[in-house]
Amino acid sequence: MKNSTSFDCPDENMNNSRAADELIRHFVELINTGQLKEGEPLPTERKIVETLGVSRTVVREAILSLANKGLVEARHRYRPVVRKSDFDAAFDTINDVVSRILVEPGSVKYLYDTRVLIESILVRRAATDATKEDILALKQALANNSEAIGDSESFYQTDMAFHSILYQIPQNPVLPAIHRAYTAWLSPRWLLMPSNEEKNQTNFEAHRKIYEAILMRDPDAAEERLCEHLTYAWNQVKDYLNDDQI
Amino acid sequence: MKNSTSFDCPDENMNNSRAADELIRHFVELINTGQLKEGEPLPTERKIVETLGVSRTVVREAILSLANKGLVEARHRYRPVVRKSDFDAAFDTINDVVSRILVEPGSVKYLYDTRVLIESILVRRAATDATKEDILALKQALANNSEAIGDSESFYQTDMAFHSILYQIPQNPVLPAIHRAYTAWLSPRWLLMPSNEEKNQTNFEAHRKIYEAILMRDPDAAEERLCEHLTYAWNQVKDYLNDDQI
DNA sequence: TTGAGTAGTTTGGTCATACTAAAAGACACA
DNA sequence: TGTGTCTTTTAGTATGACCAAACTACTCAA
Repeated sequence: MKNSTSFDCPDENMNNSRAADELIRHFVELINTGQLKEGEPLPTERKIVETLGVSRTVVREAILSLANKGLVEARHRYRPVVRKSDFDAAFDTINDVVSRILVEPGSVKYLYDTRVLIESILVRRAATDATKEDILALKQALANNSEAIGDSESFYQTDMAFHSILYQIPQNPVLPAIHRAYTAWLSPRWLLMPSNEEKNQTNFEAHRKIYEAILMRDPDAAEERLCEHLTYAWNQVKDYLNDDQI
Repeated sequence: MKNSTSFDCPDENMNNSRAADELIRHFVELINTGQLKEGEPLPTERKIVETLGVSRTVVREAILSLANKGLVEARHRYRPVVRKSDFDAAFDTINDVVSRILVEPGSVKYLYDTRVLIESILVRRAATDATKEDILALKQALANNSEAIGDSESFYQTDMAFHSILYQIPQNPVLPAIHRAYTAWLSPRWLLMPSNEEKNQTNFEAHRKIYEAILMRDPDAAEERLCEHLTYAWNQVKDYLNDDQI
């Protein structure tokens, strides 16, 4: 009564290596139900072999897949341990595909535009919803940014830090993860661009205007200033990169 | 002068299986530089063995990793072929981590809130930027939605279709990919919820109001209507799911 | 000549075994 | 009790073998 014959079972067996897939499902189940807790190591490969009755090849394939999916962390020569699965981990697992995509002309701009879109709504919400503490955090970030104008390296850091506050305000852990992902994906291109004090000054002024618009509880102005700022930044980068790098 | 001894080279060799990683980098390179084109099959495992001088074990691990990363597509018993790497593919590769995250209480709400955030700015942009064609597409989607009020299955489809128009308007391929991802991740929970004509009617009216606000070129109203709509939808779902399902 | 059926070959999936080097654990010694 | 060394365990790798499915080329009949 089983469909274990060699027929085409389109939705179940066709896709991948059946044996390893079963193992993967097994461990995903264990992890999701909490029978394997975060930080806990998986059984040793040989233990799995004798427990589940499969070959070590299959076990290794399964573990490798789990590692690639980001469910476990497999350090060299260590037992793989169940990984904390947060939204940061999710973005980590697509780094390779994304960097593959970003070599395609035009894709960096597309990604950047979505960042503009997201930060647009974030500054709006900041303008309407920011608490005193949020405003203070922005003010502090702005001060740090101002002090770093002379040093391009730390200016970049404080620049990112200022923007990251915007992602923290809605108290939603997905948003900081998005920001980290954007930073990881876009910064390699950004860092190719030479920097100077004049540009830093301009960018700082832009940050200040955004901050002030938020302070005035004016979402339209905040969004407007942000878009100006990010458009300026994009044009700066565009001029310094070859066409095939954006 | 090489660091190929067995010392700890923290940033290079420590992380993973060195041999397979080198192979992976090799193929990633080939793919990114276009020496392996989209749809083209990788060499056979045995060919790679003799060309690169590594064991088949390592080759298989490397190929498996590439498949997991979404760079190649490895169907059962077929040669793995280089996969089209678009933003949709990127989201596909994190399905497992995300569904792992979504079993965690509260995470569905977090994800849903980011959807609200994104659609908020999308309706604003629709109100300010939508072309005649965009408006027509919305109108058509709305009409389809209206006709489906009596049939909950197709109402859900037309509901999604209406929202998807919003993601298409900025002409940025990242956005439809985001929408598809949201749909894939959230719909399993949504579909648990029983539906009825009355609810469908309410949701349709909400869509109509959003459409009209866009038609009036009123971004504030559009955002307001959208948030009302999505908040209502969330409350509907919340009432029908157990606490540990959201 | 052409098309379908068939036999042989190739290739991915799996298993078993062996070896190496590093990690983990046990143990003796100071 | 703390420390250094030895042994055991284990992940990483290599090799060879086998199976079944996919592919290829050939044969044979219409």
